[in-house]
Amino acid sequence: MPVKKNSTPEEPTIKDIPKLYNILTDEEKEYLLDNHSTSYYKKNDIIYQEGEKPTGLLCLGKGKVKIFKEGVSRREQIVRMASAPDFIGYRALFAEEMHIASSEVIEPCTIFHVPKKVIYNLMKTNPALSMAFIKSFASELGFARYRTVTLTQKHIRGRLAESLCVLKDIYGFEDDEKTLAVYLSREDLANFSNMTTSNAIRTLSAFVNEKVLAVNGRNIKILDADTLQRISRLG
Amino acid sequence: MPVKKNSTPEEPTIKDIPKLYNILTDEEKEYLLDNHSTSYYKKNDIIYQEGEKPTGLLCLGKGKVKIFKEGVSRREQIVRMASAPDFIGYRALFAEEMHIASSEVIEPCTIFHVPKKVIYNLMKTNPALSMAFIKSFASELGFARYRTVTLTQKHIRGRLAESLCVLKDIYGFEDDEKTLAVYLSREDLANFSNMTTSNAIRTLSAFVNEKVLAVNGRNIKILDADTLQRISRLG
DNA sequence: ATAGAACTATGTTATATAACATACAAATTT
DNA sequence: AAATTTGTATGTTATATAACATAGTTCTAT
Repeated sequence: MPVKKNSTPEEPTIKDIPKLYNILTDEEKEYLLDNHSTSYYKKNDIIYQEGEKPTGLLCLGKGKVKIFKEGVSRREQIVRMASAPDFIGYRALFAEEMHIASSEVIEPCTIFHVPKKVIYNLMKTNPALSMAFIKSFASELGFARYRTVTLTQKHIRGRLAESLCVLKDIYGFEDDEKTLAVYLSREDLANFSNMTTSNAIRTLSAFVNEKVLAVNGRNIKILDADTLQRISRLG
Repeated sequence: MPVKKNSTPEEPTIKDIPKLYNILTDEEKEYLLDNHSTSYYKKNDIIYQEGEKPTGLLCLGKGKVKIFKEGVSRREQIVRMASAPDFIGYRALFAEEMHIASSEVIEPCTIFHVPKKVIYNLMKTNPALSMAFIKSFASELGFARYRTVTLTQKHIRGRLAESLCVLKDIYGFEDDEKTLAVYLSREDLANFSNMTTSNAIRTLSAFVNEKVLAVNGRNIKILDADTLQRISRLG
């Protein structure tokens, strides 16, 4: 369960969500600052679950989360990997539906909760805020459709290569500019790439043999980004 | 290519797009009426193509269209089936991107084109309009994610059954309350269900043998909707 | 420190479905 | 009306990948 405490100096605040905060007038900023709460989650915490009702807008100030749906015979499909400063759980909020996916912490998170009423009020007075959400949704929908096609049509190698490229785009690299800055189990990697854990492990090994990757436990080094891109592109 | 002509009495007008028109003030309605154009498309016309730049909001006043992406080795994946009075092509418009999918006419269409500038002006003055688009996007994103999971995880029978159920929800039935009110080739049905044409034909035949469907050319009668639902659910 | 659990690795088998082939029917063009 | 193309139907074969099995490794908790 999340721990609530006052933010410490080195911790992010809601001011660090530019696509929300920077758009607001001074008056609106004050309203937002007075009307949100901050929660802290640790690894493996569930932020929300499929079937629950959203209560407000969640902003990921810090940390990494996976968003997944349960499919046929409880097989998990990761539909999104989020990083700060992303919004999460906002699809269900604005669709006025229950959550259709669950959200679990990959790396310790700081999350700002803006009550539904508050975010709706802000949107009423600030058209730029609505436009920002529209743009967010439009981009995510584009990505979702792209993934639908690639996950259904590409072969295993192409799917895994693509997932690694996507993870690179979302989280980037560690200081060495090669190691993926996200620490995922083989199972998560498989669930993000629509394959079994065995096949994720096997294909990862193949990429290592081909000198495209180097693997050390859960740390994945991309040695040959061009080849990885090419494997992804060809399917 | 589309033919432009004045609308005739029996033809729909932009007033028949409630989620756009009904939201507006009288002044805004007049502005919209003065600043849109109407086009007519016939079967197999391309409305827009992957890679093109959107110029405005398209409202489907009448007709049926498929929206599809080219995947690996030009294999076509239908990502959406639209019916009047849906918006189309609005994802790319609001994301400020090129179209990532193409749109082709299934049944003759009447389409209203609202220039980008005009719809943006309306959204600036009318927060409810922005909210309507946000809701549309949120629903579509939910559907896209649901389909990603089912198209990747369900088996052929489940995928086809689900597609038929989805088509029923979108287009409904003919007067007999059994025949699907959309006339698709086996190939389109396959491209909507992530399978080869052969397998769509084969599986359709199986459903006919099982008395779940009756097929007469491209007309598909759903004889046992419950069983079809069950096949879809079980995957 | 040790036991148990969870994760990673790799080989083998089974199977769903794509790919291919052929034939017939319906629509379209000449 | 004949010829050509396009769509539908069904059988056969090939293959990608899931399912299963086994074992080693790393993490976690008592």
